[in-house]
Amino acid sequence: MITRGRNQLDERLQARERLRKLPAEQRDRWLDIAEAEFRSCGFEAASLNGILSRAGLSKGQAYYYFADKGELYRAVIARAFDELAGLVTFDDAGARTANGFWLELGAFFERLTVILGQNDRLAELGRGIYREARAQEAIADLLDTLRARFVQVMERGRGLGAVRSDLPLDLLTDMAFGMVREADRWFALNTGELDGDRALALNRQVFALFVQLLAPVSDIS
Amino acid sequence: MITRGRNQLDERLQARERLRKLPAEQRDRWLDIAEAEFRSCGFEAASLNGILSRAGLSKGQAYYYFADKGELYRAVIARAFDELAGLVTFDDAGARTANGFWLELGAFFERLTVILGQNDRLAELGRGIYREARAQEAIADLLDTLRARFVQVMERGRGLGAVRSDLPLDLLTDMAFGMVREADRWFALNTGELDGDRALALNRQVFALFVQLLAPVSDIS
DNA sequence: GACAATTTTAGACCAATGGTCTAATTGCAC
DNA sequence: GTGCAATTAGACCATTGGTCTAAAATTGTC
Repeated sequence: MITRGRNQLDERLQARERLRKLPAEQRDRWLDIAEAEFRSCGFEAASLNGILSRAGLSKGQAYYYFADKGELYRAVIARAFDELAGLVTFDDAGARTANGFWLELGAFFERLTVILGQNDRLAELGRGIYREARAQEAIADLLDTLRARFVQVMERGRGLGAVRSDLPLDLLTDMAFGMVREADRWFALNTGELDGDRALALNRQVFALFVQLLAPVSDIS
Repeated sequence: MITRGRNQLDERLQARERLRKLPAEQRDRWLDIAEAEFRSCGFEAASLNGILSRAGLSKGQAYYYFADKGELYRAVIARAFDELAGLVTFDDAGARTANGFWLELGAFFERLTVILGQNDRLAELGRGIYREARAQEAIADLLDTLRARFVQVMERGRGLGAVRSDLPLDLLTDMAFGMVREADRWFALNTGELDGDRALALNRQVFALFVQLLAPVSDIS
């Protein structure tokens, strides 16, 4: 029972393939409805039966295209990730110095913050992910990819002397992410009482703390 | 539907009171069984029916002493908190300087780490809390108390100039907690591949980062 | 166009879930 | 003993995610 078993895995992939071959319009109609439910209830509390009846999907149909509830969620999130990737990208070709590295990363975070600030839908969907461990399991492969990408960037940062080397890189990135995540949560919670300027200033301060955490100790720019 | 309604709240408190008046032995037998289930499955996945049948509780009995599943979880966690409080306490009377403040806090964290390192049961129970948003909701009042206590300590730290003042205190504490939580997660995950000395050293480094995050910028002791 | 093979769909059905409700039982006061 | 309240048992409920079978639609072949 430890391994997932070839059959189950194959069926997952088969279902994904079937979904992929569907007309985009139909697929999007389904995913829109599912997304609305997931967004307002979270992963676990979302009613699969409710989604299906609202989308006019029979049980047979649903399980033909989605191996289980988690796969439906994964499809929703994967689509959202794609959408986000189209709105903001990280271009890491440039930097040749530690300072340049952090400027580059800072610019990216600022772009990301602006985009997500304008797009409540994507932002809330994203927050939903880290509110439930089961949601994270359902999209584990997507998160792994993201994480690997970030670790890769950090490694480049190390090469430039921008990132400290006295701690395991994954421990460091986990801590950094934990910090930023809580900051995001705080912003989402207190967004009403903050005017734009103050919010932007705080955001920059948070990024400064992020840098302070990751940069070598001597490096207090 | 926004407010909880007086009746429901009263019934919760009534149920709690009934539980409190029960002989400790019986209460503990129930909570032991519930705790085992929560610990191995988490909050949502834990089977209430399973717990009840294993504990020999009828539905009527159960809902007479616990208003709902969340209240049972709360009772388990509240007991665990009490137990932990008996094992390690934070004595914040002393410090009169910023340095003293951090030494005090550092000593506390080290004691806490040791205790939880020796007590898998409590440690895992604690980790279960932040893995599920619904678990956090169920024990919201306990977490609020804890958080308030920590903010209070941070305020004292500010008075001593140990804690930076250029950011909202709750934002700062949230970030610090997020950081430490991820570190804990990392340790729990990689505990096998670490010998004691290395683990202790890393732990101290993590605390140093914690201090670095919270202390004023000029203060790089 | 007929027939076979395959893909797709409908929806009855399943065990398990957390929670409600009523009727019975128990304990206690007088 | 009688009456009243506290306590318990467990049948019952809607809903949950998921399975399964049989029919329907589609496709390829001659």
